[in-house]
Amino acid sequence: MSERTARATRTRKRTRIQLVNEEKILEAALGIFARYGFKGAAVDQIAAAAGMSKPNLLYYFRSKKALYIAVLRRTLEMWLQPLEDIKAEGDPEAEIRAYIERKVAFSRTHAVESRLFATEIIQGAPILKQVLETRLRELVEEKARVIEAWIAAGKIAPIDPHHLIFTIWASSQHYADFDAQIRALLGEEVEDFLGAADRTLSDLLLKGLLPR
Amino acid sequence: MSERTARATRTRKRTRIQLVNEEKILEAALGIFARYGFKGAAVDQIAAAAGMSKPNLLYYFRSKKALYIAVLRRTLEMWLQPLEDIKAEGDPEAEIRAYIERKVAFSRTHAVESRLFATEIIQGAPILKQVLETRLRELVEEKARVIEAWIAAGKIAPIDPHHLIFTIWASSQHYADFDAQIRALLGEEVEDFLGAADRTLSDLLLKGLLPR
DNA sequence: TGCTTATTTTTCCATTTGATCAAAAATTAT
DNA sequence: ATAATTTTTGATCAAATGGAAAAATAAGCA
Repeated sequence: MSERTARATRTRKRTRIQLVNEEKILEAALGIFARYGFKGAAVDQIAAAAGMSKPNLLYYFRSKKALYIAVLRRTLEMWLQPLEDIKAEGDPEAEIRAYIERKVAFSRTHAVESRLFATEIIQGAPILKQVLETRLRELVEEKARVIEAWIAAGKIAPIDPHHLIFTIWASSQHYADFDAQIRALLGEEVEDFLGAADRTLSDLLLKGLLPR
Repeated sequence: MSERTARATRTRKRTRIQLVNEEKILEAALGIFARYGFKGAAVDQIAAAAGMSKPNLLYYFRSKKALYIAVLRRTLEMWLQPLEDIKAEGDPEAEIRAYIERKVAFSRTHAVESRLFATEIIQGAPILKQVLETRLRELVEEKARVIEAWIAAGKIAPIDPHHLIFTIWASSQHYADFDAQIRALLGEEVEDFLGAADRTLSDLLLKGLLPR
């Protein structure tokens, strides 16, 4: 007996309605989870934001946790992409500048995803911990070696690659996560400010980074 | 008729027990709110962490929200202090270096407070918004002018002071807020890494900041 | 068209949650 | 010690919550 419902784990073929609804749910869940965290979010609330009833939402995702994991999975992929794109063969300055640009762009175009990621980490990364310890860790090690090589070649000033990576994460992420604070502090001028963010930031970091 | 209970708004004089219990509650609440946010935290949970019953906790703080505000108020004061301590008369490089040092130190010795602050901001700063728009805003403007003056005097390279301040906030805060991620990535070596954080960070930022 | 499967709604339930209150226990003051 | 006050607890409530079951409806396809 195929015990299968719409949100089948190993779907045979997704209905059009399924695709549409799952997308609506994921989008709504993203916003609610980002703002309230896993515990603080209510399924009912997410369902309302997605324009459907709670039982109907639970028809597509068997539980609140399953939904959370689904949202988080997508977010992680997007979060990882910019780092993966760093190329060892490229020009160090250009690569780093482009990386900063990508991260800042992500913070601006996917501010909600950024905040969801931050919320998960702040709460101790209960779901993501494992992926962080394996996949992300290897990825970071790989890129750290690339940076080491650049340093060894005298292309950039010596610095602990991890510190460099974390500082880029931190400062780009800040534009999304602390958006409310930035807006409170800058008022109307926010948009201009954010528009210049990636330039100013990479200038600041790169000046400290280029060999003298 | 003095309708007054222990947690009187305009306390006559605090009992020893009051002092002790309020402190225990605030400390417990800090941890829970930081991890789960306002909505996600349960009064019961906080009471348990503080070693008392829920009704007893509510005897000291009339509501969950009142408790949240009390915790947040203390946290804000601590968070603000390092910035207030920047002195216009000091040597720019030393002042900035010392500021970074204070912020990183805060992240390390008060990681939980740091995370609570971050959680509140990520959630849109529902409670802090007003203070941010007034008090913090003025404070930041004041210090931004100090930095402008340093730039005008040729003491440091030209940079938008707000960007500089935000970058320092972001990168220092990161050590507390993303602690779980850093640990997942570095494993055992975390402590060494964090120990060198303030040096590495201020070196990186200051190299980009000093006039050439 | 009829049959099967997918989707949605209605109803319900067991827990959890924030909060209140009266009474009991403990502490302090007289 | 006795009285007054403060602290703590146990019982209780109404609302919110995650989730299940069943019944009703809509699609998709032979």
